[in-house]
Amino acid sequence: MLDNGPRTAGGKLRKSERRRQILLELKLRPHVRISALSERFNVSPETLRRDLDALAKDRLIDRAHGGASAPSQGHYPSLDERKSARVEERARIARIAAASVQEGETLMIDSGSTTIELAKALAFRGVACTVITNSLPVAMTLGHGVANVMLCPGEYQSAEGAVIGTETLEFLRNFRVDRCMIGASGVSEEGISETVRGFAAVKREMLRRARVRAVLIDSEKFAIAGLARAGAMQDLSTLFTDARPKGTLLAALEAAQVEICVAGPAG
Amino acid sequence: MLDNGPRTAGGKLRKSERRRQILLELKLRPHVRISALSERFNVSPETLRRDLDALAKDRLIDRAHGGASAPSQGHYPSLDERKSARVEERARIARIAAASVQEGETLMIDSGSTTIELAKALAFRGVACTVITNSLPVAMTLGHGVANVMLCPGEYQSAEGAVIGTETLEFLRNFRVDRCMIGASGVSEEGISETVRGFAAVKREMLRRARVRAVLIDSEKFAIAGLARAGAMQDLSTLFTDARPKGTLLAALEAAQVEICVAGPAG
DNA sequence: AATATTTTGTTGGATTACCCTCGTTTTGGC
DNA sequence: GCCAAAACGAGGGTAATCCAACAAAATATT
Repeated sequence: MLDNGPRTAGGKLRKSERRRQILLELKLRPHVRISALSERFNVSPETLRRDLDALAKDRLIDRAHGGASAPSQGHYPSLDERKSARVEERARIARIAAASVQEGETLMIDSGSTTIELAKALAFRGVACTVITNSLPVAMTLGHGVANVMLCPGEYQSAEGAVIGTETLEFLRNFRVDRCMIGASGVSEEGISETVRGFAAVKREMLRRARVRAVLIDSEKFAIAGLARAGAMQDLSTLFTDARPKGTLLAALEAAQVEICVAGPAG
Repeated sequence: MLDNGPRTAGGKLRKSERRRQILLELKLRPHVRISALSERFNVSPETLRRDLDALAKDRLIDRAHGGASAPSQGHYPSLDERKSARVEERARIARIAAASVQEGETLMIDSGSTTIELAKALAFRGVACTVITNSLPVAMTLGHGVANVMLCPGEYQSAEGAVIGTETLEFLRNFRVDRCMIGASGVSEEGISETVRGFAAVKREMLRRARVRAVLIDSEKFAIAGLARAGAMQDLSTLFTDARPKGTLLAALEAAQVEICVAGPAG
């Protein structure tokens, strides 16, 4: 056996040392299993079970059946929440939007469930880009990967997990980016809209600071005009969605020469 | 047939789509369980087992008992070793520090595991105060409660879940607060220190902008001088810890007239 | 439309992990 | 050395997972 730490009279490692090594191991590998650890430390599976349970109680590891893995940094929506509403559609929209991003580009991404999906898709693709965002989940998702993330200042809104306010707007004015990717709570022939004024202001500013101005929106939100306008049709260059718009909305989009990208069911 | 999408006639996802989603999920979480996936996709565990085995064969995932985890290659930075134990101690320190905060005060709180505990304690007490922080977990913890939270801008550091950089420092200079609460990776007779320079700079700036300047530090870190100095003894007004300092450290603290608050074991 | 192929579900038995309790060993203090 | 507390291991019953072979269903092909 290797000499890798202090041991008891019986030649075994003591509890604290064992647990320290478990944490160390999880830095290198994403997962350890009880059976393997038990063999390595030469202690009974029951002891390891107690170790893992203790560490899991302190949130230092994520317990799994037969082992444990490193804790997820930053909490993502649980599996149950996903069933709720149109997650599949949003993920598809996010995927085609992410596909349009080039290596090395600078982007602004705002807050919302659709843009979080976009962040996941970008992280999945591993695109090395620089992102300015006011959304904490977006920052945390992209921050684990190769992207460079700059977070905006502002008043924290717990409902959205994002910051807004004058500090946010002022901060955004210091930058100019290749493209912005924003969500919205509605799109009609008058443009895109948002229910909360503070968020609308952030979207407006992001649209001003970007060369390519893209909106990601669920087809369920077609022909909906919310309280605050976040941008006119003329302010947009691309619309990512999951179904082809019709009627007056389509006419308005074409009149403003907005590129329409529809996510096919296949992704 | 028109619809060659990811869903079958029965409304279930296809194999490729399911496997794609499993990979995506593992980008965000370190581990997935067969039982959970089976429920989510509404397919039998055997099907998921086949999926995971196939993905493991291609080295895209690491198989484990009852589930799978992300392959060790692209695994992201470490969890903090300081977290190894002493959760209780940090919680106690955080509790007495939180007790010193008055209703209506303005504070600056920096990043680190101890200050996250402080945020939890403040949220638990329900103190209505205004907080400026560069830590995302601190913002999210306090944001759910009655506190008013202002987040700093800056480059996101996924290892700490916080932002740093020139934008952060510049932003802090616009404010002046009643008190700051900061952590540190060491305290010696020369003052408090930090291992990462970027975080030390944030702490220094917070100390400059506050009337009452408090440090929360575990007694395990006494007499440790890290790489970068975050503040001299003279910059501090209060030290919250879990054991009474001794020797030259105590002498230096008394010479600088730093108030020493020790958290009793009872909490 | 009929057939071939792929994908998925099912069944049953072996394996592994879980959880609880209890006795033993080790540790740390006096 | 002695005692109390903590840590550890052993046993047994239960639950979850695994594996392999086969049956059913969905999909693709001709």
